[in-house]
Amino acid sequence: MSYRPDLPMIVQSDRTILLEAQHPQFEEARQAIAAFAELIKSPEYIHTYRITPLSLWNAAASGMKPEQVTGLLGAYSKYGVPPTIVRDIHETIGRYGLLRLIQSEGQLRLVSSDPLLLRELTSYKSVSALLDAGEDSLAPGTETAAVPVKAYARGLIKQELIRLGYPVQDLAGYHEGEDCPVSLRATTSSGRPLQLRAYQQEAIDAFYAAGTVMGGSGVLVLPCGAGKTVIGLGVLCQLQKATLILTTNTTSVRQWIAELRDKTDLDPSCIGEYSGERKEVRPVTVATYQILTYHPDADSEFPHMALFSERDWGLIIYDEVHLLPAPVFRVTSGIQATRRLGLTATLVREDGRQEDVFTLIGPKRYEMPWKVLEEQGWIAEATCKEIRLPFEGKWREAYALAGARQKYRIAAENPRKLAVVQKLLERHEHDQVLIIGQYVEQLEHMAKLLDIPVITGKVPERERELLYQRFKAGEINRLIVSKVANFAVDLPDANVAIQISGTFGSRQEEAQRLGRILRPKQKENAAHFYTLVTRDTREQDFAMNRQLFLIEQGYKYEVIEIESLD
DNA sequence: CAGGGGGGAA
DNA sequence: AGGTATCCCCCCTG
Repeated sequence: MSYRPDLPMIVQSDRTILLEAQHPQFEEARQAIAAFAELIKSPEYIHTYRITPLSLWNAAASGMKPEQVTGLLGAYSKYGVPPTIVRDIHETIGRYGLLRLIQSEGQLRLVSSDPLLLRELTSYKSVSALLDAGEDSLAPGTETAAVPVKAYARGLIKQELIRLGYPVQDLAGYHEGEDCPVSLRATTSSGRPLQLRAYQQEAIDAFYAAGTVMGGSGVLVLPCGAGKTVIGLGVLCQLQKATLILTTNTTSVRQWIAELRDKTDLDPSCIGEYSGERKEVRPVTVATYQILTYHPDADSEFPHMALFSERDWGLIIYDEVHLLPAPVFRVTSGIQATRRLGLTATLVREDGRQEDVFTLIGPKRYEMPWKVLEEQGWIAEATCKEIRLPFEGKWREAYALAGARQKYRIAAENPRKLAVVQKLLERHEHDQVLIIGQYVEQLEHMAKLLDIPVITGKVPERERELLYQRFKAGEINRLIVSKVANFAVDLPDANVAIQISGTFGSRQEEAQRLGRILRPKQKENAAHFYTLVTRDTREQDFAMNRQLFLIEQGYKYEVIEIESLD
């Protein structure tokens, strides 16, 4: 391979990719590798990506071939693609589909075109424990080997095999579940015509096609504001089966129910709420994750998990699937014959359980990049700025002397942030501004000094709603919010967000906070996101990690260094 | 039945 | 690794 110094990328044999961020071809190269590589570092000149097995399998699940992956790498790489990487990519993608779960003659079977591999993997005790007795000779005359799998172990065996490095393609099919005739209305109850956007229909089709050919489960990844609920409703209307919808909190439960009433022709008596307050189990039931994970004491059962078997569900929708809690994973593992749809804006989890999402919900079936949605005008154009500021002397000292545990908090609560916020508020005098932070003390302090209303978990629901309304109406145009902003679905739209502190390195929180200002704007379709960071502290390190997902999506953070604040 | 407290979870 | 705030459950009170 010849040396092409004009190209923007270097592909290395340790599965990392170095991409020049200032290169004219940066943007197209970034888009090309986004489907199968994960961003791990993004300083100003060279971004580092890593090709992971899971990202390759997700790409494979959406139909990508190894030649396409290596082709894209080769097209932008100065030194070509190292032969070991080419082999590695072929081998890893080749693993997807090598093992399949199928159902034949009433028996669940693990099959492979590689008998030796099958023998090797089933010799692990953890795997053989999940097999039914007896060697299997499934299809005489073919090269395919098969072993019978215990019916209950459909999820467990997939989890175990992916741990051993082999994803399983699940083609064992689904039971249909109870019928539930439903379709989308032509117009919403307010009389507006209901027309799915092109990408929403594509996402539904991607899932439905998966349902007929590959097995109807998987994850749809769409940015905040892309209309994930509508897509969920679309899938429901496509399948027309009793459906359990799981989501993060009761506000969101109510939101789903409102949407079901507004946009489908379901009779209200067919829609149930299963929450702390009500325990309705109807053909379409909406519940929170938290009620499912409720158990009276540490080592007792989960009484509400029975919801999974209380009706013959034909579809389970996991809203915000990246937040799915561990006990729900366990139950989900046991219901692999039920169709499952995961919805999320950021497939990343900081706890590394994305393999479980891949295995137990299903592979990624569709992804809509944020920037594409922006180009189509469905979300506002956002500019991101990271403002780095120093400590003042006393705090600098406190930081230096503090133990590792307190360092982050001291940096996050740097009182100099106040003056910066003030400046930004002056600049955005006529804008709707949200100030978002994580430490209640810091927020309340700032609220007092700037005379801005503050919403934390302590503020009663009614008061919150009142403030939201006044903000929406434009009566007030500044609001300080704590982590309530992470959950509130009814938080009003703003066009400026100032982040003064956040949860360590959470990429998904950063994305969600940006999402708060992305609803398309009436006048100028622009939004501004600022994040305030104390320079040369742990906060700066965490800020870098927080930004990775959005940078991966093509957002750029302009760094503004503030030396002193006079 | 509204509202507050305790407890667990991610 | 590191940790705070939040949410939601259920139970209790009046």
